Amino acid sequence: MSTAPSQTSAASEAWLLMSRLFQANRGHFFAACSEVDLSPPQVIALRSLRPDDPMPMSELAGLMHCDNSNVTGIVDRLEDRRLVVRQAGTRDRRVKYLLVTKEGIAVRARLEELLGHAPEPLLSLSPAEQRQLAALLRKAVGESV
Amino acid sequence: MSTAPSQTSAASEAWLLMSRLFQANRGHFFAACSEVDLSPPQVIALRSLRPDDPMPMSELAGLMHCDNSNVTGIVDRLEDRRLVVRQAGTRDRRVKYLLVTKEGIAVRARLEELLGHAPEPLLSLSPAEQRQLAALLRKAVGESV
DNA sequence: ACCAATGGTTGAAGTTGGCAACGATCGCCT
DNA sequence: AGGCGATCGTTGCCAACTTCAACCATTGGT
Repeated sequence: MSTAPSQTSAASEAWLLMSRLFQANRGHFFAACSEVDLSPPQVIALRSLRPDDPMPMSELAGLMHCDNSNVTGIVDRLEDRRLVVRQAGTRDRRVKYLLVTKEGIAVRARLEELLGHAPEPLLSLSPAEQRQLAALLRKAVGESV
Repeated sequence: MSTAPSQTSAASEAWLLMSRLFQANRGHFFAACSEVDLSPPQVIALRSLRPDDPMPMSELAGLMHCDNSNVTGIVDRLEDRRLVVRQAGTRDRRVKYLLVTKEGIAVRARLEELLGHAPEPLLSLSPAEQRQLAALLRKAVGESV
């Protein structure tokens, strides 16, 4: 009351708490990686690929914030595992589109099962609080991301 | 409205939105890493070390969910940069405690300046909504993490 | 038909990551 | 006191990740 909170302090606190939530959840992520026997970058790549929407290699590189040549190696190994297929574009034959195979879709589903549900701390909130939280985040993040 | 939301759907939606927020913010993280000229694991390690609380190598390995031998290499490079110092324990001479040097503290401060504030979507909420969000997260995460 | 620009690959060098083996140290046990 | 299993950090090995520069194929404009 005596210390007027700066305009950003509540948002910063929320951000810090979310960061802690993620940090605490990283163990689950690594466990999921070894469960499907893929490295973390391979899992991130596979989860980024929508089965119904072929993606150029360079777009994946952008999503993963890394070099094109890096994606080449990661996709090589995903292709060795038959989870992904490269398909040369028709309009522009330089770009190669990434398709998720049937096996890839299955692994994606398994990963979503392992990683898609909320971590325990969020589930400890009452249903009303959960809805309130989701509504706030929806308003903040919305379509912007 | 016709489909009654399952008990966990609101929490899952909140989790998904938080994940998107993190994904969208990863660019800032990499930018901060190159700004201080450290690799992502080095930044994670340095941020994990409280300057006032020396930490054993193995504890850092636990925090980072990786092998002890991995931390050896990361700390080697941090020590080359004079950001961290190893100090053998007195009670148990097997463990080596990690101390943050003055330069390390400065880099940590710079990183906190770059990464500590909330990302733009959270700031778009009104102050009241920010407080509401922080309160919900505080209740969920609390001391558990 | 040239020519700069783009998408993806290759090669080199350094970092990360896990695993097995090792040396040093500790705690316990007799 | 001495011995012995367990623990902490390091080293060596190898696979994967990451960036950078160089390269090839292809594109679009001139």
